[in-house]
Amino acid sequence: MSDEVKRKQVKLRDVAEAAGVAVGTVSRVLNDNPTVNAEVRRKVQAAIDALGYELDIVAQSLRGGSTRMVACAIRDFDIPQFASYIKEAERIFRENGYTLLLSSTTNKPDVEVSLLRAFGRRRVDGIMMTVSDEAHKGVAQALEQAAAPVLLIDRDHVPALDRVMVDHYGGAKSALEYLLGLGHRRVGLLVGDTKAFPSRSRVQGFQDAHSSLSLTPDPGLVRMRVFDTEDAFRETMALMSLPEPPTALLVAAMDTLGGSLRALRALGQEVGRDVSLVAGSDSELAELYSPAVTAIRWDLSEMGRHAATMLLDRMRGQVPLAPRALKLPTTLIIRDSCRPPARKGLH
Amino acid sequence: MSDEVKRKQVKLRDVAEAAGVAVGTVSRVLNDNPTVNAEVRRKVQAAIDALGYELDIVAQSLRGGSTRMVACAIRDFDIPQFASYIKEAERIFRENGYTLLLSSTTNKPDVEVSLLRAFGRRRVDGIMMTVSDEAHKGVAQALEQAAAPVLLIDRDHVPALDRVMVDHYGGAKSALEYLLGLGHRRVGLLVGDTKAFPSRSRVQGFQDAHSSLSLTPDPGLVRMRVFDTEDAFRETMALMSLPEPPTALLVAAMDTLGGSLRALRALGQEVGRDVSLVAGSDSELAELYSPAVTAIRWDLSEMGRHAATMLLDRMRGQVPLAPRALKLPTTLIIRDSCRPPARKGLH
DNA sequence: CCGATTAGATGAACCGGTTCATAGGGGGCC
DNA sequence: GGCCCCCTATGAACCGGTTCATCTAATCGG
Repeated sequence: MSDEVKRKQVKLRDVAEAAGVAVGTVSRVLNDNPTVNAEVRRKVQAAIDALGYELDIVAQSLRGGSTRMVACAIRDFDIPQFASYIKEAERIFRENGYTLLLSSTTNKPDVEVSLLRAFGRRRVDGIMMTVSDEAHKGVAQALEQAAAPVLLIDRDHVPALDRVMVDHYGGAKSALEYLLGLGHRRVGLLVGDTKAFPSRSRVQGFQDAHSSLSLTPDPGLVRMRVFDTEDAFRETMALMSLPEPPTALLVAAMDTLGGSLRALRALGQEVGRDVSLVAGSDSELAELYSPAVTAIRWDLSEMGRHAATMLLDRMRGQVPLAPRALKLPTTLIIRDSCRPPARKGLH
Repeated sequence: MSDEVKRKQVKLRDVAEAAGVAVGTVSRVLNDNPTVNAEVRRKVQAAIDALGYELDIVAQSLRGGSTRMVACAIRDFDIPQFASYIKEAERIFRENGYTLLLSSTTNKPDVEVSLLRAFGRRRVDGIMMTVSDEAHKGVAQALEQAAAPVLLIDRDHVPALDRVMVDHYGGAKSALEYLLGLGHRRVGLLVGDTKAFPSRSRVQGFQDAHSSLSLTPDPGLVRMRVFDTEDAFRETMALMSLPEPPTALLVAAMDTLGGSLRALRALGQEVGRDVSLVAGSDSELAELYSPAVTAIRWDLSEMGRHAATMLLDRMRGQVPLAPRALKLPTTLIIRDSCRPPARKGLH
């Protein structure tokens, strides 16, 4: 406090000089190398403390190889689902000495490819990401040739990579079984892009639930490429304005429930009474809306935790051989937004 | 495609060798240094493309100084407000060639100090962050002595630093003026930690709105250290169970509206009719709840945009002298959750 | 008392770029 | 023809650590 603050960065050399030893010795002290005498260690430690030395991770990384950074790239991180996922993953990485590096893919394959290159240039130790189009050859190739281990988030198209997924198939199927069981025969489905695992699984679950009852869903009731609340608003309006509108909706696109609710409100359709509704992911909005909206739920923290742990294992080379795929279960939280459909012809 | 893929990283030296020039020349080509002949440039570029050379940013950073990384540390990034803010800031940084590095402070001063040290060790070019306790000497000192420019997010305690804030004072004051204007005289306030700018401002706005009408608020109606929905639930229960409960609530803690709504529901209190309610930050839940909840709103994207731009300016040394402080305005979005209080003694 | 062994410290090479002092070649000018 | 200058390329130092071959000194066995 009393003396002038040294402004220039203190380097390993300065510490070595102050302690009267070689730079290599200081480095060994820092790395807890056992081949250093206790007395010297004490002296070096004293010099480190006295000078307020801070290790330069950039320099360390250049020689050592590891940057202790993990990259994460997702479509959009103001989607609450992703935020909870990342929160938990970051916690685990931080506790293990890794720093998280965050980028948005903006849902464009060329951005995804260039991000992977950028991660390589930064020498990150691991990568967690989603991709917008699983059929895109360039992206798949970039993933397989990435300079660091890659863990796919809710994607399933590269068998060589570790991946953490959600059982969207089971979620959609059970939601549909519930609605069909209530007597609904025209159920609308809002999903994102079927080029990616979640929406593809949901459509499949939707289909299979119909098939197992020997029903064939009207293809016109499946609306794709719903990415935000505006899309959901528009598609809900379109669905409900059909000559023969659906009697129930599964709003399965990420974080788009609000758009559908606004549309139904604008049309004067009351949830539960006029149209049944299931949300494809749970939220406070679903829980506290009147009526409370039945929703498909899964554990986001657990997903983030597993993803981080799996990637850490892989980065440390602790994983023996085959890539691991984890699929988290979903639960249908039944609330008050679904009833049997009004009987045909009645009003 | 046809030939074997080279697995080892291609280095500058390899490119130089392939092009028959010196490494320095290749570096000059990469950095668009004008002192390089067009023909040589073409030849080098061809070698770069042929070998699939990728620059190593770690090595570049070691010599060059700049890592082109910006660190961001906030309390918790599954708070939707922060997510929107970061989304926009990340976009701008990415477009300017910077990578975002994300950490959670978990609201602990010692973590904040150690994060600042870690950012220094990583040689980040800039830092955006919040702190949990503005009175904490160690944190303030660490902020001022940080190795990179710091921009404070919604904090106002270090005059030497750039900062982007929200006018929580004005927001709380106008909300209170509205409620007091409706006739409410016992208004409950839920805020976070008054050690930090947002909650302190809100309490001040709450007080001043009372003072300007020569009213003195009951201190027992101000509940602090509300951080999550559980806290909000508990404190709302407590407030509404007072012998003389408030007739209106301002739930001003971040992202805690759901907790209060749950508590009111549990108590059988109907929003609007039994108790008036204002949310301290807007959300889909506030908008779509029944009744729709009056809320204080501000532009999160604009906040992120300004923060990123200001920090970029500072990092580039384009800012002349004094630190800049920006305070974003708030708007009170009046919906259906507030009515005049029921008259005393009536039921 | 001597050679072998070992604990512990050293100095230099190395990681992969950037940059700067220096040098070579060619053209213009007197 | 000689001098100067400009254009361009070179090679080495440098960034700040890590690591390894090497060296010194101390210990131990016989």
